[in-house]
Amino acid sequence: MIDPRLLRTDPDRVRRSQRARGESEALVDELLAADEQRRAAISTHEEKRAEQNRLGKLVPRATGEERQGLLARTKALAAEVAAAKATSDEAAARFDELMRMLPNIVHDGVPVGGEDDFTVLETVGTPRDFAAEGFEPKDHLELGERLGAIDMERGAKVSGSRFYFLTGPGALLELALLQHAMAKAVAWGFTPILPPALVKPSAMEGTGFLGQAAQDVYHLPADDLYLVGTSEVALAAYHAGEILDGAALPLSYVGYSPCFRREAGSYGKDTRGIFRVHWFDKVEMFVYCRPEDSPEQHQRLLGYEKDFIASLELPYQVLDVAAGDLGLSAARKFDCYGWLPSQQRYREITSTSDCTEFQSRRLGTRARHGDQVGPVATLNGTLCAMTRMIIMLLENHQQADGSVRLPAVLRPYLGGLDALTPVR
RNA sequence: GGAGGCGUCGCCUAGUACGGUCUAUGGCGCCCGCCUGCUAAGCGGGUUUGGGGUUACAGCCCCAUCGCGGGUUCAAAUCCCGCCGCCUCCGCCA
Repeated sequence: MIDPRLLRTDPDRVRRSQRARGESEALVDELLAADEQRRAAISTHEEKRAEQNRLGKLVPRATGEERQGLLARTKALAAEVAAAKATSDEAAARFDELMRMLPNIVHDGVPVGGEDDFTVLETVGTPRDFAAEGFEPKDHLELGERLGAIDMERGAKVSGSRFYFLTGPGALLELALLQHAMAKAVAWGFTPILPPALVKPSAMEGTGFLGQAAQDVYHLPADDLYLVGTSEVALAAYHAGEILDGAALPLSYVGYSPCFRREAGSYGKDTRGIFRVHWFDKVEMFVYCRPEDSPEQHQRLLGYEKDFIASLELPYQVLDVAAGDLGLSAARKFDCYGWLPSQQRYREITSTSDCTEFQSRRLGTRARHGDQVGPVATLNGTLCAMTRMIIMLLENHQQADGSVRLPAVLRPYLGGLDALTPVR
């Protein structure tokens, strides 16, 4: 949720943002009207209530006829107050409902347009020339099966399509990536957290995942709990309803959790292997900071993502995602796309969003600066999405014989092994 | 799952049997000032949060807020109902 005052102080900014996203401006008009109604209704209620309080205080000391008169008047007032409160509650709820539908205000400089209108900010590293090396690259599934690292068939048998087992070297590879990622994050000053993967509706709603993304979320109706699609949800809700110490900002957390996604809108897309699955594990960075620091913190998270990808010796691109593809919460989003040899193109491996005050307002997280209490910004960024990273490692570091070279940084976590070799 | 206890403005706490001067007490902490070689102590004042009004600012005013949501009443921290969380004990279980 954005700062409601922005509607009155700078409605044009809100309209500009909506246009950049390709969203309707009608919502802004509705909001302005609802805001006016809400404010009028609240002020009516407050006036009546003040009068009721004033008269009510006289009752205990009054006697006889005076008391009877007061009681009659306060009784009548009470009915008016109740009616005014109902009107005011309704208007406030209507305004709130509309406010929650309004996406975050996009930052200036974000490319206008939809999914394909991103800007490539930089390209790092060079994709390998497999033709020059004299062999055709295999895709991650073929490599993974031959290594005994990925078992899709049993994944489907046990859990259905888009499920998998990581086995033997596959399982060890995830654990190595986890150790490597956590070691880096801790060195960068992040506090490691293992958060719950099931959360209450308020956490899901507060992070903005019950909006446009709702069809992608698993819900357990028996308990009214949601399976998180990213540990961002629990890390954002971690400080819900709290007033943080402004001097302690920025707070940096790194979470590791399973992520569950229904992938409802993606039938037939990326069906081979573990590229798009219903469950994967992810190491996620999460930052709380002062609103004015969020662009700087965003760059910081992007820098860590680049560092991590580079440490695994992968060629990649950095994308400035277009406004129409930002999702409800983000004011800006940078994606890192790694080179995927089997598809001869770059595919998403990390994503970092600056959510400014959008999530913290919904979740009631604020910070105290001296004697002022103000909003905080939240940011999130992928450090290591296991399945995507395993895909990238297998494909980019494969060798002609089907073995996979391990980047030096992972070897200490894999008993010094420098390559994974096929078992069949 | 069963039984009981608890939830007050940063922390601790008074208030809840009996509804109204509760405009929520006191302590700690914190902030400002005074005093004082320095520090400590002492003295005085301030200190929930949100929304709104007014103002050059300080400030002042109104409404809401005693875990959350309903209800009773002219009036609810206080009475009633539901929910949530924490603690203790019992049962069951990875």
